[in-house]
Amino acid sequence: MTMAIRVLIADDEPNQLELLSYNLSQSKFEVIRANDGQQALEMIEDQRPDLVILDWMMPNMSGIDVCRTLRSRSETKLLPVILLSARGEEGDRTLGLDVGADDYISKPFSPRELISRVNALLRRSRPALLDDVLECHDLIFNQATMEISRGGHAIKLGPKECRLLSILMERPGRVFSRAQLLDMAWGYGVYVEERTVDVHMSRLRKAINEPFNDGEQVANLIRTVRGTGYALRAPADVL
Amino acid sequence: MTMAIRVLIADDEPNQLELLSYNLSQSKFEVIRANDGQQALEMIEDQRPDLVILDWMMPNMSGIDVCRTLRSRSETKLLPVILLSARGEEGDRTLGLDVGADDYISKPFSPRELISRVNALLRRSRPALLDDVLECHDLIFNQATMEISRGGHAIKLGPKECRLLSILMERPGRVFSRAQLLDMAWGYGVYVEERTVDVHMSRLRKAINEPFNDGEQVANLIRTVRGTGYALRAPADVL
DNA sequence: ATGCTTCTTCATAAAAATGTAACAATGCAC
DNA sequence: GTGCATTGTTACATTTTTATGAAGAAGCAT
Repeated sequence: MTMAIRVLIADDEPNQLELLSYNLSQSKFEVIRANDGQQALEMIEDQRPDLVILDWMMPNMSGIDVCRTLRSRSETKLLPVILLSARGEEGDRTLGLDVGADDYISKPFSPRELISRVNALLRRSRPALLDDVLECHDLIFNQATMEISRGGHAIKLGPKECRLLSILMERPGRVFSRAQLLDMAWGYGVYVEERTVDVHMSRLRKAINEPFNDGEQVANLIRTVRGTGYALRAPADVL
Repeated sequence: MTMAIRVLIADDEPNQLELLSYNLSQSKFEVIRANDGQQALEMIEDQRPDLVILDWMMPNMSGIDVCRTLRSRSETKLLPVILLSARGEEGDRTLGLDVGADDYISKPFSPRELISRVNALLRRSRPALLDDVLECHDLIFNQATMEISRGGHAIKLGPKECRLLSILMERPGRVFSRAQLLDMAWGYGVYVEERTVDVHMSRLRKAINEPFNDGEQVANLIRTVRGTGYALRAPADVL
């Protein structure tokens, strides 16, 4: 089961801070913000983010100093850190990495670049967070390899069915409306018929029952909630 | 306990305003409207909506200005804001977000997109608002999974009964007239007989007593208020 | 109790939601 | 390009839900 990944961003420039948080929070991350180095340290201690992004230059305590401090404490020695800097000289980069940062991004950078670096870093340092294996009943969905299996039998899915399944598996039991599924699997702005979701659900159902086609009856893992949408049948415990 | 989520929409174009309100009110939101930026600010102060949607260009005070003002006041610093704009340039988008808006939607957009964005934003900023479990006596209604149970026994309801129950459960004790229930569960505009509500109430009663059909007498949770309407029997404490 | 009104329940026809097959459009690998 | 896989849409069968009139029950004032 995936938990939100918490990222701290420290930057003294409000607009920059806003922009970064916006982008990250658009992409599965839970963002907490600090306006200077001092505050960043306190928040890290309190809220234990999974990754921190520090602006190089900040009042009170620079990103460099924060990073050095983090590295000196055993609880944060391994905390992934990304440094941001306006300058792009090679010397800076080296200094940044020397001081213990895991990555260094010089401005200007695109939101996409930031996000992929964050992901790359997490994959390196906390593979469990991202190399997520979703499990539910006898269904196993390895998001790292995109391999899906049920009761040991491999299952082959098209991209859309894959996406739908992962959405359902991330919150087993929860009912998603067709509109929500369209947004999440197809994206906002895209216009496709809501009924299309039904068709894909039908395909998905067929696919995950495929291994058991030798007559025997298998539980239908996907629940239709009339008037509402679809859900994965939850294994008794979770929400 | 879920309360109606109040959304303010500010737009100087009456048609647009009408369209937006219609769509949002169809989807569980309570909508209040303003025709320009000035009015929007006043209404926000008075009525404390949970989220505001501002058109970019409005007479008196633009959405941008309203947003800036909101951000500068401590009471509204965190109020979720969505900006609407006819233009779609990247620059505008950035300006919108810079000025503190939480999201930015450029016209034209589909009702579905709007609603999903509103939901996404609320989920991000006020997760408690979307909290999903209604409880009253031994009745539990999990809106996330659409599972309903009474004293541990699962209860199966059709969509309309579901909706009615959730309306009653959102304000236990409160009496709703048939007309109100029709509006809330069926939607404005729809014309059906008021007597129809009775039939559904009857079915609802039967369903939530179903688990106890082994003769024993159970409290009738749904109270008929002669000449007025129906209410859920409140559990002593709340009004 | 009587008569009047307001609810409840039932049966059933009509409407709506869903599942799936079939087909056309699209994209991708070769 | 050809062939194969994936997608979105439509149509239609099937299932579930809904609305409504009518009949019976219950409430209430006299």
